[in-house]
Amino acid sequence: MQHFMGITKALADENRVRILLALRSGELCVCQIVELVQLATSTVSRHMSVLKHAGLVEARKDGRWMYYRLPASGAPDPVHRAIDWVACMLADDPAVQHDAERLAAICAVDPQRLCAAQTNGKQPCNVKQPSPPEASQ
Amino acid sequence: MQHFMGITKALADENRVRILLALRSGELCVCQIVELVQLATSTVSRHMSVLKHAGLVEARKDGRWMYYRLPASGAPDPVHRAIDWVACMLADDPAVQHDAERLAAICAVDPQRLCAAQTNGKQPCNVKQPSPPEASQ
DNA sequence: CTAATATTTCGTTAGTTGGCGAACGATACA
DNA sequence: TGTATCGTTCGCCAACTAACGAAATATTAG
Repeated sequence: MQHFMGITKALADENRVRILLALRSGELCVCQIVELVQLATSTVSRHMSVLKHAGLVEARKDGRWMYYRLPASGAPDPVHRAIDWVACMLADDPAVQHDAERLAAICAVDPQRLCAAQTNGKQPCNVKQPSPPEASQ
Repeated sequence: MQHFMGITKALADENRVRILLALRSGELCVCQIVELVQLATSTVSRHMSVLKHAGLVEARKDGRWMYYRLPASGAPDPVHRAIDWVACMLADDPAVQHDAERLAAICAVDPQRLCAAQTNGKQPCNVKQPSPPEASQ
């Protein structure tokens, strides 16, 4: 039950759900996730910690970069069922689709330039900012 | 997305999950739910309000009694998928099984006596109190 | 109509959560 | 060895949440 509640609590935040779904297309480093959800790096780091604790994501460190991904197929079944459930529930959600489009643009940019843009000034790189508040029903 | 977050937030509380699963065996009135989760009536009422808002339960009023039940098969599919997911995830959970046993005892008592016992003194009726903190790992 | 009863709503309180920036830790590069 | 860079941890604050008891609401019983 404790494990299950960890999963539901992790899923009870919209930004964490968006991040989880974004990871379906492959692993992402923190600066890419920051770019997607437009939150402070420290906030994203905390969100990733919650997701990791719930077993909903795995982490891999490569040099200075930390990459997060959905758990491999060897992970416990409840976790996979949870992720499948979320993906299924939000399959047609406009906000999620919008994120997917933005994510494609983000992944097209060199992560190093992304991070630099985030720490230095604002957005000197060519990733479009989030559109007007998408009506997500 | 808003609807989905309503569901996940509703599921992010252990007592609400317990109540939801208890309703699988049929509709319950508030005093029976109070007996199961051992919370104040007002607290249970608020929990039911959250579950109802998320569409996870339906309500039926009969005289002074309010009965809650899982949504009928005509309800939106996401809701049914959510309930099925929870039930599946916690199928073997010892705490849930323990609740099921206690629920059987509760349903064997006239609800009127339950309510009376709750408002008047403590427990002059023959429903056993919850056992020692069950390890639910 | 009045009293009793089942539930909801309100007001308060303690604890949790999400957000940020600053400080810190770890790693690569000069 | 020192410095820049990517990420995490810490400290703080505002907002939210679960819990309770008291008061309000609705309905039945006398």
